[in-house]
Amino acid sequence: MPELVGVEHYRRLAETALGRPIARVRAPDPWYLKRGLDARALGRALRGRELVAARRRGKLLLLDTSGDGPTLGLRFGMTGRLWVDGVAGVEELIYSSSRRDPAWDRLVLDLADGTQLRVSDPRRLGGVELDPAEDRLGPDAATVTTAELRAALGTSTAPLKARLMDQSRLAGVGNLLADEILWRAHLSPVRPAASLTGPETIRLARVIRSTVSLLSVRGGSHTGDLMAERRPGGVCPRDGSGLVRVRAGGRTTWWCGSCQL
DNA sequence: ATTGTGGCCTGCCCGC
DNA sequence: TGCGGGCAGGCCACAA
Repeated sequence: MPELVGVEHYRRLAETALGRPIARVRAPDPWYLKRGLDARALGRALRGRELVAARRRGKLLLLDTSGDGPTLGLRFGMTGRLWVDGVAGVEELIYSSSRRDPAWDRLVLDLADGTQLRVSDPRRLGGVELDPAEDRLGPDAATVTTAELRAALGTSTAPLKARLMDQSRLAGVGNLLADEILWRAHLSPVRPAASLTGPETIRLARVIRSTVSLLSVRGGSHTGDLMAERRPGGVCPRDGSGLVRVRAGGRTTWWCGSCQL
């Protein structure tokens, strides 16, 4: 799924669905409902209410409901998409089909004016829950401060990249975004997290914010400068060195061993 | 507690 | 053209 950048697009799209009563709730895939939730309970909780706010923390989309209604939490995994009335929140998910197959619908809210909010997820890696524990997520990467980043890195000897992707310490950074950020910050993904100097931490916090901002404007995590080179034979767009492929934080990582130190 | 690994799911692309 | 293997923007349970 989408990383922070994609979910922010979804959030804006979801805002177009605010203020209309939910007439009907369809959740055809029980596996997609988390923490004991079932379709009947979800319907009871949402029907008749309106979505009143669309918030985001990291990769978690939070839809508040009217009255004393619950907050609907949506996670998209790697392949989940949000649609409102036939408009997709993200133009392209590179590792997901762009087809629109009704069999992939995991949640459909029919709104009173005939429009629909729909979560479609071929691989079923996302999920729906009510009143998710928002405080289990770290500060949002889009606005992370130097002090927050320093706290997130802590005294950890884990690879820097792994720590950046630890959602409980910093929310929103996924695999592609992490590689792009570290490349832009000239920092090695395999450096121990706590080895960053003060100036490096300041620089990294700034690069996290600016990269999130830039890729949001461009339209997704896959629009980073490193993206086209994440392949065998790929070279660093900055100095032309061959990129190195390793596993870091359990994920495929591409980086430049010559300019990322 | 922290860190790493495997597994979950399913679609798609590449090579034979 | 068909098939098998590997890979995938995430996350959680588990083991060391």
